[in-house]
Formats: sequence, structure tokens, C-alpha cells
Amino acid sequence: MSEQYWLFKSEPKTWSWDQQKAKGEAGETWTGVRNYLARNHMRAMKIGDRGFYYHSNEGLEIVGIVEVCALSHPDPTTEDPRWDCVDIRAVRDMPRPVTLKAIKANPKLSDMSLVTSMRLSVQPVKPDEWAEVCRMGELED
DNA sequence: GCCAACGTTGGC
DNA sequence: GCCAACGTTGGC
Repeated sequence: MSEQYWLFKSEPKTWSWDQQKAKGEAGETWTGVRNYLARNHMRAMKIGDRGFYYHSNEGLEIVGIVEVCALSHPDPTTEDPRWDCVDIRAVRDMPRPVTLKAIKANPKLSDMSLVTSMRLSVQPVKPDEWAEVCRMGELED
């Protein structure tokens, strides 16, 4: 399996995990990304790809798992044709949120984008990183 | 609230 | 096409 994993960042003040969960199965369009690398990651996503949901600025922890439920399409919040977005829906809570601090303290995760490319809002996650973070979050997969 | 990092913009 | 200026992000 060459399943790809991702990480989505959001400031809870702007769009929190609770708001995301409230959207249920319908999910939410992940608008507002204005960064080419992040956009390219979204273009590479497939339906059913899973990702971590990370709270930046406040919380600073991975709080849940999401799943891609619509392929990349033009971002409705801008006229600029360069920007695309996907839709994601909440799948489940992280039983025990994994903090940035814990991630930084784990040598196995020292290459994670969250550590090396802190400001990138949509990031790829390697399968072994995914497994490790799930383990830390006490998430049985 | 500060400030460092870094991506984007725009003048040349 | 370069690069300086600027704006934004995000940890602390």
C-alpha cells in the first residue's frame, strides 16, 4: 500500500476541531491556502487519504484524524485561479492529543515536516511518522 | 506581544 | 529573472 498521509493545520480561533467535527460526514472545504507547496500537496490527495488535524497557535497539538472527501477543486474564497483546495471530514478524535513538544522530543519524528517546515499549512506525513504519532496518541489503527 | 522564519510581491 | 521589501505565520 502506498497510501499517503497528511497533516492539516488550523488555528482553533479561526477553525477548530470542534467546528470541523460539527460538519460531520459532509466535511468542510479547506479554503484559504495561499501557498504553492501546500496547494500542490492538496492536488496530490486522493479520496480517502487520511491526515492529522493540528491546532496551531493555541493548543499546539494533534487533536484528531481527518479524511479527504473531495478532490482538489478551485478555492471558492478567491477569484484567483491559482488556488485550489480539497474537502476534509473529521474521522475521530485522537484519544490522547499529541503535542508539538512531544513530537519535538521524539527522535523518530525529527524529520517530520511539523518540525522542519513549521510554517507549511498542509504537509505530507510519512507512514512511519503516522504510525509513531498514532502510537503516541494511543490510537489503535 | 514579540520576533524569527519564510513565502510572496513587485520594482528594476 | 533577481532580490529587497513586505506581510504573515506561529512558537515562545
